[in-house]
Amino acid sequence: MPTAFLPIRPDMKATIAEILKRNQLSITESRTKILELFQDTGNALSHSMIEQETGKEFDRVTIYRTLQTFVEKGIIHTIPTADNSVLYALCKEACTQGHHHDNHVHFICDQCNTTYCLDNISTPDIKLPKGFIQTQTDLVVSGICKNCNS
Amino acid sequence: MPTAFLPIRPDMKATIAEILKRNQLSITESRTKILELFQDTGNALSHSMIEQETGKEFDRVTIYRTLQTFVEKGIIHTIPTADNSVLYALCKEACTQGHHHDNHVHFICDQCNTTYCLDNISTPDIKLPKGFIQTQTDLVVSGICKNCNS
DNA sequence: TAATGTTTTGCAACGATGTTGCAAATTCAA
DNA sequence: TTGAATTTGCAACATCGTTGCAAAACATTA
Repeated sequence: MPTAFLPIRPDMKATIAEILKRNQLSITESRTKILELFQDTGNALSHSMIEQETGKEFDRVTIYRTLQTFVEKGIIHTIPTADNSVLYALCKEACTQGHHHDNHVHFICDQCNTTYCLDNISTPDIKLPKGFIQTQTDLVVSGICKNCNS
Repeated sequence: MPTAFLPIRPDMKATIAEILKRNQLSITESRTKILELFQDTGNALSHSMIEQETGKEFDRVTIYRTLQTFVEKGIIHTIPTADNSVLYALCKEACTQGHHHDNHVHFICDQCNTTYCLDNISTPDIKLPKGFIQTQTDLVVSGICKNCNS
């Protein structure tokens, strides 16, 4: 049974392999490289960004399928954006398979287009009208990020 | 100068024409029919829904352009969704050209897929980390709507 | 109401995005 | 190292959205 505590190791490669193993995924080059990308950049990525960053190393389809798989396993989550492009970001360790705990606020910079997961800010409780039942809340703030604001 | 108070009239046709005129748009069949659709259904619509509802009456391109125009004029606004499909909904009268006041919460039903504008519930203020400046907040709640919950 | 100029529409063609089936290659386990 | 299972790349396709341009619809003036 998975989800042991996972310390951040100096050798990233090993850590990435562990993440894949823990999720019963075979360790392939594309999965490793894409996971690495997420860890290295730290913020959200789109399919096309990943395609660019990895060059022509992997097929478009492989990237799509890898992202799908990662979402299913709870390794990454999708972020709804105002311009309706699909973004993905690493889940915190707490995320369990299929059932994401990504109840944090997302921030998209209008200028540099970077998307941040504001892990420390959680989505507020919304009082819905009678008869409505809430299962998920997505909150996306856009504006100027701290890098562009200087 | 426009934006006079606009009462809800028994003759919808006239009202729709007025909305178009007020926004310096010529009154065409497609614009009228599409605006009518929004008023009749009351909730959010996607491009494909509009295409279905209007049959093959209008070209795909015309629908795209009509929606674009309506967004620019502040007649409708877009709604970001978790599955990244593009949805549009009527703005309240307060919306002014280019500058939307759509600071209300949206609700999407997981079951019937209907999207509601919860006009009375406005988006909360989020305290961002130092250096971040907020210009817009989008909040989408999903779950079960009052029609499906019975 | 008819003639005029302007705006809008429909068509064709295109690019980007995302999906599926299948054979070849890779990974895993013994 | 070998065989079974999984994953990848390719081809083909469907959907979504955009652009240029000629024809049609609309608004305006007389």
